[in-house]
This record gives sequence, structure tokens and C-alpha cells, in this order.
Amino acid sequence: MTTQEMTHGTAGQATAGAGRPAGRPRSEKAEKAIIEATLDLIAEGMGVAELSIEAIASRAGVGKTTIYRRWSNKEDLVADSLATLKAPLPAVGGVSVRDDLITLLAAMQNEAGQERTRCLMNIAMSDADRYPRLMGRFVKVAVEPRRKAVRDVVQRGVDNGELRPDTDVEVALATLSGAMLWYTKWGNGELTDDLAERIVDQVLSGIAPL
Amino acid sequence: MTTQEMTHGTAGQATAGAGRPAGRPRSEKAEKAIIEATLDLIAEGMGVAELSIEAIASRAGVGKTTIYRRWSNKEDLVADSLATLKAPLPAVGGVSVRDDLITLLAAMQNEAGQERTRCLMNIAMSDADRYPRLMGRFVKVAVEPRRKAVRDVVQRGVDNGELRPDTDVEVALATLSGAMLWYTKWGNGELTDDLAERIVDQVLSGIAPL
DNA sequence: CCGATACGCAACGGTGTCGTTTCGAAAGCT
DNA sequence: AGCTTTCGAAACGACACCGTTGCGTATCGG
Repeated sequence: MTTQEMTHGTAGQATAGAGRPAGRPRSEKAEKAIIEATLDLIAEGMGVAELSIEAIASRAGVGKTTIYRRWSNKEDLVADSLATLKAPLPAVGGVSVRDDLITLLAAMQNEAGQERTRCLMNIAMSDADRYPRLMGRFVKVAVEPRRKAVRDVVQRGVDNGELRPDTDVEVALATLSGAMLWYTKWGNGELTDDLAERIVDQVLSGIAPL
Repeated sequence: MTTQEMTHGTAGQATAGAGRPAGRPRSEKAEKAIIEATLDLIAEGMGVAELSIEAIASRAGVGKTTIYRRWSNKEDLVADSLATLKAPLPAVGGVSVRDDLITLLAAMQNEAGQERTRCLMNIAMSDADRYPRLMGRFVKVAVEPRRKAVRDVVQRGVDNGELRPDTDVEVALATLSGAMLWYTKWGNGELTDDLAERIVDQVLSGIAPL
């Protein structure tokens, strides 16, 4: 973690032998509650800057002390919170590149419709410059897995001949994901069911004649 | 404007005849300074929520009174400020669709490298949900012109046969712009000079074989 | 049981912003 | 001139957080 060991770890202190903390152990439940509250508030539209320790403590049903004992600053707390996010990715069929890409993009579109995801994405976009360390964390746990899923499908297509051998995989990735991102953010309500399909088909076929 | 006429306009009051304000007129300079300060602070990374009237007043060299006299709340001030933004778009050559798209995307990439644009984009992304009225404004003055520029080029290509007649213009637009957006936000430093070219060429030719 | 530590809670002094008000000094009109 | 309105500046009381501290209680090891 990041600043977990302010006084000591939770069960660490390996070598010293007699080092067992000797006292009431930290409540694992409180820790969970704090992180949950943090994510909740973020998911309600709070930017990192507006997050207040008091609000988190209150929401978590916890004393501020309990928070400060574990994290010395807000950024560390948020970083650890983001790190707990699991990314449930849709499984792809593996039959055709086209189908798999549509599946992934449709999932992306669906996620973008959820409030929680929207807010997390907002943070990713807007607080990225201000809290680079924090964003590294977020990109790693939330963005990168999705990016990898798309990249793997594209790469597979290149390898097995479903796509051109000279395909620029990174650009393809940006094109597909970026198009969906663009639509979910600024596409004026035109989020139809066949959107993923339209994007994928156009990226596959191109728009130049023949 | 939005709440400009709290007590009266600046020189309005048309019909009533005797209606001339009769007193010291409002300083046009102060108004400019306030708006400039607002944009400055935003451009320095402030989210809308963190913007403080005090900071704006101080930055503008103006009393808070002068601000409150004109705008009853922060959102109106920000909305009016955003409305003053001009969008200097690159002129396209009009020779070939490919060249024009590369020009537009390269300009987009270049703009995304500037701090001011980055911050404005951040606001557009993250505060969009929280301040929908405000975003309508911003989209209209900043996003839509660029979207239109790309769309016009694509549409021209469709019309004159440089692109397939059945091209989905909106998807093409999302694909091109979205790819660049994606790269500038999360492309790990791989912002090479030929990026615009690579994106455009791939969108044109597609990635399916033949 | 004892010592140690963590718990939730409430309070501390300090800071920053809020929106409003008051002030003396411009700056316009008649 | 006199009147009106705005100007910048400063102060107001109110509130929200900050990070810290003390309190009484709970929960561990020895």
C-alpha cells in the first residue's frame, strides 16, 4: 500500500521477534468502511479536491482519528481506495474479432451509462494532471485492463489474419475506445443500441472508397 | 447573457424613455477583468467547485461587491466567462480530405498540449454532469465548432466521392476526434509528430484485410 | 488483572470562503 | 452645484474543514 505503515503494519514487524503490536488491533471493518465511504462520495460526483475527511468519517461511521491514524493525507487514502477497485470485464467469445470488439465496446457503453463509472471517469479525466501519482494507480487498476482487453483482441486478429498484418494496434485501440468515449461524453443522446456495431464496422472497413 | 440584467442592462432600458440609469456607469474594464480572472483561474486547474469569488475578485483587482452586483451566483459568472471564449480554428486547405483531417487533428493534438486547453477540457469532461447548463454553453462555443470543422470535411469527402457514399459521418467524427482525445489523455507519452497522420490513414483505410 | 493500543465522539484553535454591509472616493447626469 | 450609482477596500457573522487532543470505552497480549 502507500502509507499503511505509519506506526506499524497490520501484522508485519517480521524480523524483530518480540515485535507483535501488543494492544487492540486495528479494526479491519473500519478500514473497509472508510474506503467504501470514500468511493461512495467519489461516485456521487465529488472531485478529489472537494472530498473532506470529515465527510468520509461521517459517512463511514468512524472517528476522524481512525482515518488519520492510517493515512496521513487525503491523496494516500484516495489512492488506496482506488486500488481496491476491481474491474469486472466482459468475457469475449473469441469467435471473431468483430464480435469480440462489439462486445467490449458495448460493455464500455453500458458502463459509461452508470453513475459510478461516470464519476470515476470524470476523476480520471480532470484530476489526472493535479494528482499524477493517484492517476497512475487508477489507470493501472481501471483503465489498463480494459485497454489490454481491446488490445488483445486486436492483436489476436493481426496474428490470425482477421486483420491486416500491418495494423497499428495502438491507433486501432485509441480509435475504438476513443470513439466510444467521445460518444458517451458528447454524443447528444444518440446512444443507440447498435452504436458499438457501427463503430467497429467502420473501423474495420474504413471510410475510403473500395 | 445570463444574469446580466440584475438591476438593469449596461445601456439597455430601451422603451421606457426616461430610463437612463442616472449614476456612475458600470466599468466595462472591471467586467473584462473579472471574466479574465475567472478564465485564468480555470486555466490554472481550478475546477468550477473550487473557484472562489474571493480569489476571482483578488485576481481581478476588484471588490467582491462588483462581482455580486453583476452575477448572483458562480455558475452564471462561469457561464458568461466561457461564452466569451473564441475558438481559433485552423483553416483547412480544402485540397484533399486526408490532408484536411490531418491538419485538424494535428491542431487538436497541439491544443491538447497547452495547459489552458487541457484545463478547459478537464472541466468539460468532469463538471459536465454537475453543471449541465454551463456545459451547454461550453460545448456550443468550444466543442461544437471543432466538431463541425471535422464534420464538414468528412461530409465534403462523402459528397465529392473522396469517401464512401454510405459513410456514417457522425461515427467517423467520433472515431477521429475520439482517438486523438484518447491519446492526449491516456496515451503514455507516445505523442509523436505523425500521430494525426497515423490516425487519419487508419480511419480511412480500415484495418480489415483487403 | 494490567498495560497497551484502537475505537467513536466531541471539542479545540486556525483558516478559508461565504454573502452582506459599510465606508470614502470616483464618475457620470441634470 | 447636487444627486445617483459604482468603485475598491475592509469588516461583519456564519459556516465548513482542517489536523490535533482528550475522554471514556472496547479489545487485544501477557
